Amino acid sequence: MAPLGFHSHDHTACIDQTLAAATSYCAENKLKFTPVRRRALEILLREHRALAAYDLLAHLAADGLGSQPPVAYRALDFLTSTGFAHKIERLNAYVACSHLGADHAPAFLICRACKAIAEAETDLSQGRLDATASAAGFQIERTIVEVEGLCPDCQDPRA
Amino acid sequence: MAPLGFHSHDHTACIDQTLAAATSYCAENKLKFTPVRRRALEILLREHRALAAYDLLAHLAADGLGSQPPVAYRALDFLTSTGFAHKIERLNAYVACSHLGADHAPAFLICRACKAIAEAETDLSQGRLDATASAAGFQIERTIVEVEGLCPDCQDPRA
DNA sequence: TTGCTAAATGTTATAATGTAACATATCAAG
DNA sequence: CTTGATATGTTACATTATAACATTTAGCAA
Repeated sequence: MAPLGFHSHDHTACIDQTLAAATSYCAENKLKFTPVRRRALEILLREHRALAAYDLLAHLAADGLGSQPPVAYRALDFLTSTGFAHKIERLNAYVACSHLGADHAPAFLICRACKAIAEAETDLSQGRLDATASAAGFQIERTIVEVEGLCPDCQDPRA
Repeated sequence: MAPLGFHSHDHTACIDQTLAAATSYCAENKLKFTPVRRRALEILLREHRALAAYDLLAHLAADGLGSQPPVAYRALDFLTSTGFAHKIERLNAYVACSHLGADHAPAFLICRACKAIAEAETDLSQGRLDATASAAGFQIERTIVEVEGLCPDCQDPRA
């Protein structure tokens, strides 16, 4: 199973790069990249799949970094508010961002069989949706796009 | 607050029409539109907003139609599987379908202030997303689109 | 009619997800 | 070095959801 994106690649480098990018982003924006927050991001990156809050908490606890739910939820609040991670609403689970730095309008491909996640960019051409919203006087702040289906590995009739 | 769609209209007629449409759909498809299921849909239609499962359950219980969670969740499973209702993932809440009968690819506008919901149709021109998915070998089954923002009534700086 | 089967409902118990509220610690600015 | 703001620790609880099994109901076949 290749959870984030449906293909393999160099984990270690991608983790290091992302942590470095997050570190400088925090420095530039006077945000505190505390041990709990950094470790939470590291865990999401290493696991490389959507983790439930309590799964993350278990990892944090194993590392001696807080054992009560609010610790995990606060770390996740921080990571999602900075864009370092995203919540997958369909799964009530959280995943590290795969395009850290890029301007964010992510769409997620969710395999219903193995729960693997791929992060794509939405074409901002929500065209007609934007139009509908404006017509209704609705002011869009954020668009959630989550696509359910089968990843390549789970389409195989045998498997 | 005008929860479903951001404008008023004739509730009673819309409820009756939808119930009638649901009734014939079930007849045509040999589905059982049992009292609990019908009442659940009626409640969602009358409330005309997204209801949490336990809110629905409270209404059902008040009507003497089951007081334990599985009753509500089963009714909701039925309503969502027939398309009579939709789950709003962002809110963990359920709303009656406003376009019963139409082929479904709904998008929801969710007011973050008052939680009002409007149901729009997605332009099937997910164009680039479809392309991305195919390129990744991902087989799309369903697309969730939920837009967060402010409805007309909640944009007023005073309010 | 009777009994069989499949589906729906009733019920108990518990799992999974998320937050309020308050105490304590840390750290940067004055 | 103290003060104020932010982050963390901790307890307790609220909300959302499901597993598992018993019972009832509706349609169908003998």
